[in-house]
Amino acid sequence: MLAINLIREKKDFIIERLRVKNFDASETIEKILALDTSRREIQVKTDSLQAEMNRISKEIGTLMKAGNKEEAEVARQKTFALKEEIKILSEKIGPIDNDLKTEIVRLPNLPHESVPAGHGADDNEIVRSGGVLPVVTDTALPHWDLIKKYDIIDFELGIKLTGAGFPVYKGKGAKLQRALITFFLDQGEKAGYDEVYPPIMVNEDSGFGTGQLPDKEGQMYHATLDNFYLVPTAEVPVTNIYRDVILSADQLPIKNIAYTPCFRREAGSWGAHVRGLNRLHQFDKVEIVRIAHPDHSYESLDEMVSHVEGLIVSLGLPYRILRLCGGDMSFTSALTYDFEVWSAAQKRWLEVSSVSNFESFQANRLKCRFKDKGDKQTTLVHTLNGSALALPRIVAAILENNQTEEGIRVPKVLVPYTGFEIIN
RNA sequence: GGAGAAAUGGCGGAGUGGUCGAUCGCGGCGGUCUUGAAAACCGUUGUCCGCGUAAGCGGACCGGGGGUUCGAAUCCCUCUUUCUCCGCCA
Repeated sequence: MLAINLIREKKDFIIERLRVKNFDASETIEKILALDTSRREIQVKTDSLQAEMNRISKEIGTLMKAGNKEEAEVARQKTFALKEEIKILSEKIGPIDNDLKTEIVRLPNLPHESVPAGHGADDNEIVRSGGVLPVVTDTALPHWDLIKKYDIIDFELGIKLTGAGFPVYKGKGAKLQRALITFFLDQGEKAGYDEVYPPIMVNEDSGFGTGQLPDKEGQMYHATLDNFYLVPTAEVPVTNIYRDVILSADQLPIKNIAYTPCFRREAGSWGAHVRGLNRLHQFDKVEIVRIAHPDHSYESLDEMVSHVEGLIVSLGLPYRILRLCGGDMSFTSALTYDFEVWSAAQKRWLEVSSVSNFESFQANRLKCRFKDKGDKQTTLVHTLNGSALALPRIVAAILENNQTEEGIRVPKVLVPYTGFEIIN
């Protein structure tokens, strides 16, 4: 959510920046400014009437104490008209506030100045790439065949238990999941992240805080009986830890890491490129979250990018890092780097991480602020997060890239966690 | 799920209709004293909105929402949460 002050003061700047995201903000902003003006007008009036009301009420109290009943009654008579006027005005302000919020919440975050213009994936900018593309034979199998061959992930069984997109991991497949999760968490801890294990269902306020609600309601599973949402990412519960919190500057940056299952409805998005592990309704992910000082949030972003890059390198996967263009980035983000790894048999890049700085956009929804020593005012923090990493596509790439005639070689760094070197 | 009790500022804990944004203690911050520190003493200490260049002024907030009243932390309704007892349970 953009700050109302910014909208008041830099309307043209906002409209121009949001063009990069292919969003025409002019109409919404005009509505916002009109609502804001009338809200303030009404507030000025009600505040002064209320001040008068408070003054008279105190006077009545004093008169009553002095036993001056007649004068108290005269004063009391004066309040009736005032009270009515206040009531009429204040009944106007509620709906205006609601409309104002509805409109403000529709504005996406402003893209950072380094964000390239563009409409889709083709316009993303390749920042750098690393690793060596593996040479595989023509007989190389895609992961959906490999998992059957070695009986490590069972989609049909998942369909029986739940439905499509909820696979069952078996034997070495299950153990590989556990190994990756623990490896990622351990690497995060080494990099100074504090681990949390949050609830994987959240309430409406949390969904709003990080920007999933109200607009992306259909993307989350919704337990309607209790009005809870299954988390689409650990970003939601972990960032919301800091909802309605005022931090002191010396606590920043806060660095959290969390493993959670993630749930995504992905309604309508099943098609050609989503076979096997490429897109699931339930998957595992380790997420890093940072709460940063506004002056240092881009340093934080760079550190997070390096951390994620280190993980991919240590797994020996070829990768590239993209700076997303305006049209491909999320509603809430100011700058996003996507990480893609090469999947040998599918012969395509798979997105395995997305690292973003949200600047104060989420913080303003969350009301997460900080105060420096001696500061009178609070300031919004910057929030950031990134996958470190999402498992299924990493597993797909490991399976496809590392397949040999003897079986699938487990990356060296994972062997202490899996206890085996080969899946066969 | 049933019965009862409770929810006050960073924490503890007063306050049952009138000058209470809220006594007091702890903590925090600033100062005096000290070579330094501690102790002691003095002062200070929340958030949001609006008006104002500013100093400042006004409004709102005592779990959330609504109501009664000239006036609500205090009374009423409702929701949520916590605690105790009973039931169920990994």
